[in-house]
Amino acid sequence: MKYASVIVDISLQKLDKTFDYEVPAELDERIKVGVKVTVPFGSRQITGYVLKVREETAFEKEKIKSIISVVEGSLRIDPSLIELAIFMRDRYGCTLNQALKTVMPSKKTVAKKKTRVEHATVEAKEPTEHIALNSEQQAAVSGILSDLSKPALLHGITGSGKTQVYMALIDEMISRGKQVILLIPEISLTLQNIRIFHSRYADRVGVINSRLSAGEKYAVQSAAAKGELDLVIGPRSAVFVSFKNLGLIIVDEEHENAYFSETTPRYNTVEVAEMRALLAGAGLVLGSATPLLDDYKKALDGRYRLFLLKERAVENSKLPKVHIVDLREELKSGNRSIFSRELAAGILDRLEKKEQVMLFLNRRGFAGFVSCRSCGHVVKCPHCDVSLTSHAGGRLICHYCGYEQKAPTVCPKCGSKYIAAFGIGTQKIESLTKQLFPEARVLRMDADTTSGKAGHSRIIESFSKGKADILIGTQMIVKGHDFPNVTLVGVIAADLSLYSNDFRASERTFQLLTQAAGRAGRGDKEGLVIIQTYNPDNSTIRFAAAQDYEGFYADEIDYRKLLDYPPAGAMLSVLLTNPSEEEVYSETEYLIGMISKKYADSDLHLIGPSDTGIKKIQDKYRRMFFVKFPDRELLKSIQNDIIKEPITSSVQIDIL
DNA sequence: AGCACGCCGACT
DNA sequence: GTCGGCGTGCTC
Repeated sequence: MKYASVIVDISLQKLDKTFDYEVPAELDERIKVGVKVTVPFGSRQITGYVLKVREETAFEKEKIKSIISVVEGSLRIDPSLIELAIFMRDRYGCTLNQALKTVMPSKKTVAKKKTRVEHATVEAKEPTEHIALNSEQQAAVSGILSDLSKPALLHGITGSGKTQVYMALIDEMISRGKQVILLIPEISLTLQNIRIFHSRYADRVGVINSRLSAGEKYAVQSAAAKGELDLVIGPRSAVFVSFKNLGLIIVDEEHENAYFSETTPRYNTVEVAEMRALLAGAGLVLGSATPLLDDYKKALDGRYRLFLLKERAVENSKLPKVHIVDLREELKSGNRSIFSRELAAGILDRLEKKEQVMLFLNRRGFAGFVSCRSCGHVVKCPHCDVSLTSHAGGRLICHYCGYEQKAPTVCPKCGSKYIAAFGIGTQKIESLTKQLFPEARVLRMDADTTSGKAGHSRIIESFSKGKADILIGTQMIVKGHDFPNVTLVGVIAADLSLYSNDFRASERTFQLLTQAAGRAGRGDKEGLVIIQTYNPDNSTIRFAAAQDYEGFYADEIDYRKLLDYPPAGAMLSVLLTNPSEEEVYSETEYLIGMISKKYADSDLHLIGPSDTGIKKIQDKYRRMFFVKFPDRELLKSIQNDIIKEPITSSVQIDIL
């Protein structure tokens, strides 16, 4: 008699274990690991996934029931991904069912007509270019290929041609009969970046992006599984694509926030990719100009191998010059405009030379908050504990839940008419730019202008083709794009992301500024970056201006060590959310009490409870606390304790 | 999760 | 006397 261990399709901590069933003789052929089945469960029927098939069972044989049927038309989970799901359950504290659902191919939604995979859009006018690698790139390629058993961190400055390295690696893998997954942050999945892969790999490359329908995604995934593709390019979920003989996973721009899943399981794509590569015997390459501190530390500690690209790939192209402009001095000399004199002159100069300019500001909307000058009242979102942001057309919008209302003309609190918007956003920069440079063609790119289907690539394409002189945008404009004619990048206010209560604020600011600076001078013309700030002596801004990653790393890791923050130490972060403010408070206290009692003997460091940066989002109150302790295993066991507590708040736990 | 079992109040 | 409230416990 054969028995199958089945995990039922209910994501519940209590049911996060397998149940054994008899395999009836008539289903013997079809019951395999990963198959979806219908089984009796208590007084009802339910579906589940077969995780094991064995000749015996530890359960009492009299009580065992039989599998009813195989679910027709269902997708089978690739058995090699089941191990990965188990890793994810353990690492991120979700149920195995949730992990399996994450790892599985997107829902089948079998397209009735034959689905066209996007790779069909190769234009024949475009020749396949094989650019010769420079010596640095060549050294990285052969170094990486010489030993794929350890992950490689490719630390290459902006514009150093990491893509050429990837392509050489992909070529080699293909010649070895192996396949490659190339992960890109969703934001970079624009035509501009993909075209080069299309022209090189034609119909052997499949591209997945969020705009594809479920059926189209499925077409790419099944083509990969059938061996019809050598390369799949996609966002973080593409790390789960099944291949017959996976040889390499590349994570481009590995520092990007998009690699952290925001929904359960809250996985870190780099970690998952590392485990997937290990399980598949494949290599892993992480590429970035500004690697995550955690990953750079691993490289320095010898856990990863480190490869450097220190020169820009385009001949005669150099890193841009960077000037820091002290906005306090501008004010002193009577310039109250958001454009410093140097930036204004620079823009004018580029307009004359028919070169392009990018202006970066990390805040969308027209202005910041709206407040009353008489009583100080600030207009807030009724559902979130944030001030509403002023947008064009007199609208006030909440950037957290999308709530929208008209801007009041008198203060709703005291009736004063002296109520106005303060601060600046991308919309305001746009209108000021048009005022100051009426002859310039201006494009704006932020969450508000890219909401449409192809909003993103439309703006990128049109700027890339020279249809605008100035591109204004939030951080999305600085990510990975290559505009050779941009010779000036202006950072309107570098301070904006510097002050948050997050221990990673400096790291994020450094990344943003370095990436922004990296957009300038990518062609053969020299680039200039102007960073405007009220804190010209801030070390993060200085290191970014000098484009000195090592310097920043050394400085920042000292700070993390001093305070035992990751990656110097390990940390558990716990966020509770609840529609009831009292419950979120009492339950947070309860969890902290439970932990401090149970782990009284361990020398762990409890921080909090504290308010989150934002106390309420979408009518749910938020409260958090942290546990710092060097041993991750202990943090994991605390994580498991928290998961088991029957509380009404939803809990989000990260081990950093 | 869902469904059964179970032990106390107000109804035809 | 029964109908039904939802607390507790189990599902191979």
